[in-house]
Amino acid sequence: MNEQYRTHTCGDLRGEHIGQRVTLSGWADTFRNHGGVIFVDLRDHYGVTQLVLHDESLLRGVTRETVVRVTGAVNARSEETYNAKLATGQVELQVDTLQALGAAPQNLPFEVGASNNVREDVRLRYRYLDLRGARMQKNLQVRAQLLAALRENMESLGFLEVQTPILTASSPEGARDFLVPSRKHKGRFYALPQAPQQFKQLLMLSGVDKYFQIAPCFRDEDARNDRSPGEFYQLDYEMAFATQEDVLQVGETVLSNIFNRFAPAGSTVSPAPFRRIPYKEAMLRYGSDKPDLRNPLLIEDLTAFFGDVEFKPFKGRPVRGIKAPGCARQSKSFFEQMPKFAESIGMKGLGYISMRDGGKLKGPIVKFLPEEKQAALLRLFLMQDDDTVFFISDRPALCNKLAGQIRGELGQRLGLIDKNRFEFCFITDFPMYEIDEQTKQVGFTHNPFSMPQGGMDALRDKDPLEILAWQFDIVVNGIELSSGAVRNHIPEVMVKAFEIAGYTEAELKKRFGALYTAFGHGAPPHAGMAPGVDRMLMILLGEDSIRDVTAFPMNGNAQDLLLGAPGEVSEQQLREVHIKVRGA
RNA sequence: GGCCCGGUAGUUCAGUUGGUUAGAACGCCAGCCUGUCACGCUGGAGGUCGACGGUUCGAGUCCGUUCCGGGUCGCCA
Repeated sequence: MNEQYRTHTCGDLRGEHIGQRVTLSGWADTFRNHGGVIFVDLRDHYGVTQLVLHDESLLRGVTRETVVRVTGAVNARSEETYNAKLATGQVELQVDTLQALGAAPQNLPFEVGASNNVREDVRLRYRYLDLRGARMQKNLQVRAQLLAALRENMESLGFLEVQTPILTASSPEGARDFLVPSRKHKGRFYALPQAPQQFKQLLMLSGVDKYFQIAPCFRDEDARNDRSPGEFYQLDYEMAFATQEDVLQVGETVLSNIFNRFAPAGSTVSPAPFRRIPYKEAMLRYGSDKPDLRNPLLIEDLTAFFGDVEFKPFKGRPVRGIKAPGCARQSKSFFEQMPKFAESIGMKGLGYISMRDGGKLKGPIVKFLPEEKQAALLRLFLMQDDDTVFFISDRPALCNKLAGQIRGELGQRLGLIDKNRFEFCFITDFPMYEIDEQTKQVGFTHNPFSMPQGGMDALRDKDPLEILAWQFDIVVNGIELSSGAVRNHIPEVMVKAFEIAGYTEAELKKRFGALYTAFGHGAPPHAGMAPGVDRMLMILLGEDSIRDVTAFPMNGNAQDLLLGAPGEVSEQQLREVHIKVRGA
C-alpha cells in the first residue's frame, strides 16, 4: 500500500496492531465530543475505525464527510468499551496528526447511511453521497461478485463471451428504440440494441457453439420499480444444436448456483431441476404466467361443477375456486376486505363458502347450492372445518387472471408467503399466436423468431391459436427473470409463420433481411434465453427498487439528475448530425 | 399519454373551519462535558410554504393554470 495516504484501511485494524503507528484516510462519519476527549468514526469502503483525539484544534474546519488523513498509535480498548458492532471494535486510533484532504459542506443534502427515507431525486442528484453508505457499498460489492460468478459459471459450462455492437440497426419489432443520429449519413440513424437478439443468432450461424454476454440492453419505455428506464443488463446466452431442455438445464444450473451463493443466510432455493409448468396449466392453476410458487394455494376449475347450478353470476361462464385452509377463523373484517379487494380489481363480488362446526357450510352463496352439490363440493376440495373456498367467475379472457389476483391476495393476507424461500419455475409451451384484442387480428404472442412446436406441419394444418411455440419464461417468486426460446432457423418456416401473423415475405425480408438471408446459408438449430441481471440482484439483496442495485441509475422519468442527461447540445453538434429541433 | 397522490427549514414530516411571530425530529452553529460509539445537556441560526394568477379584510390552507416528484395503467417482441 502507498503509505502516503494510508498504511491500513478503515476495516483493517485488529488487536494484533496494538502499539503500531499507522496512517488511515477516509471520511469523517460521526463526531462525539466529550470535552476533553473526542471520538470520530472514520469510514472508508472497507469499514469504520474509531479515532480518539484530545486536541480539539486538530478538528478545526473538519465537518462530517470531510476527507481526512490521520496518523497515530493503535490503542487497545478496554473490555468495557469494545464495540461489538465494528470489526475494528477492539482497537482505536490515538490521533496526533490530522490533515484534511477534501472539504465537505456544513449542510449536507442528507445524512450518509440514512438515505433510506430521502426522496429519490435528492439521492440521485447527490448519488456519490448516497453510495457512500454501507448498504449501497454492499450492493455494489454484491453486484460485482455476482457478475464475476455469472462469468465463471458460464465459462465453466463452455460458453464463449462475445461482445456485440452498441451502435446498431433499429429493429422494427418490440420496444421503442433509442436512436443515435448519423453524422456521415444524413437522415440515417443507429439504434441502441434492445437486446443482442439478432447478433446472438448470427453468432450461432457463425460457428460459435455456445455464446454468452452480460449484455447491456436499451429500451425507450417508461420505468417501473422493477424496470429501469433506458438500460439494463441481461445474462444473454444462446446455444447451437440445442433443444429447449438444454437451455433450461443451463439456466437452472447457473441460477441455482448463483442464488445458493448470494441468497441471504437462512433462505432456501428451490433445487434444480426447476418445475416446468405449461402455460395453460399455469394460467389455470395459478392464474398467472409468472406464478409465485411460495403461495401454496391452488385454483380449481369449477366450470363443469357449476354447469347444472342455477346461479346467475356463474351462468355460462368459467368458474374457479380457491380453497384456503383455516381461513374461516379469520376476522369479520377479513371477509369484508376480500370482496372489497375483488371489486378493486374489477370483479362484481367475491362469493365464498366456509365449513364450520363439524361440517356445516356457511357463506353468501351456500343457498344457491343444492344439498348434493354441497356434499360434492366438500368431497372435491377435501374440506375440513374452518376451510373456506372462494369463487371467481368472469368472462373467459379475464377469469384466470382474476382468480390469480385473488390467489395472490389470499396468500398475502393469510401470511402464506415464506419470505425466506426462492421458488423457481419454468413456464413452457406458450401459444405461438394470439388475437389482438383491439385489431382482432392474429399476431405473435411473444417472439416472432420462436420455432412453432410441430414446425411447418403445425403451421400448415393447425388452427393458429392452437399452435404452441418452443417459448418459455423463467420465474422466481412471481417475478419474471427472462423469456427464452428455440429459434426458428428455417427460412420457409419463418415465411409461413409471418404469413399467419399477416406479414408478406417481402415485409419479412425488409424487416429482418439479414437474419432471413443468413438462415439460408447454413443455420444450425439453436435456442437460448437471457435472465435479467438487475432483477436477480434486486431479489437477492431484498431491495424494492431496481435503482438501489445500480450505481448511477436514471430516475423514473428517464433522466440522469447527476450529470443532467438528457441535456441540450450545441447548434454545431446538431448541425453535424443533420438535426433541427422543431420549435427551437 | 390517462388516472391517483404529493411539493412547507439542509433532510423527513406536522400544520385544526382561512385568522397573532409557520412547528417537531434529525442535521447544522455556539457553549458545557475525559470513554462515547445514533453520546448527553443548554442555547442559537435556518423558511419567497414549488411558481404564477384569482377569491378574501386576511391564503401554507380555498379556486385556476403551470412546473417538479412518486405511484399506477398504457407501453415493455
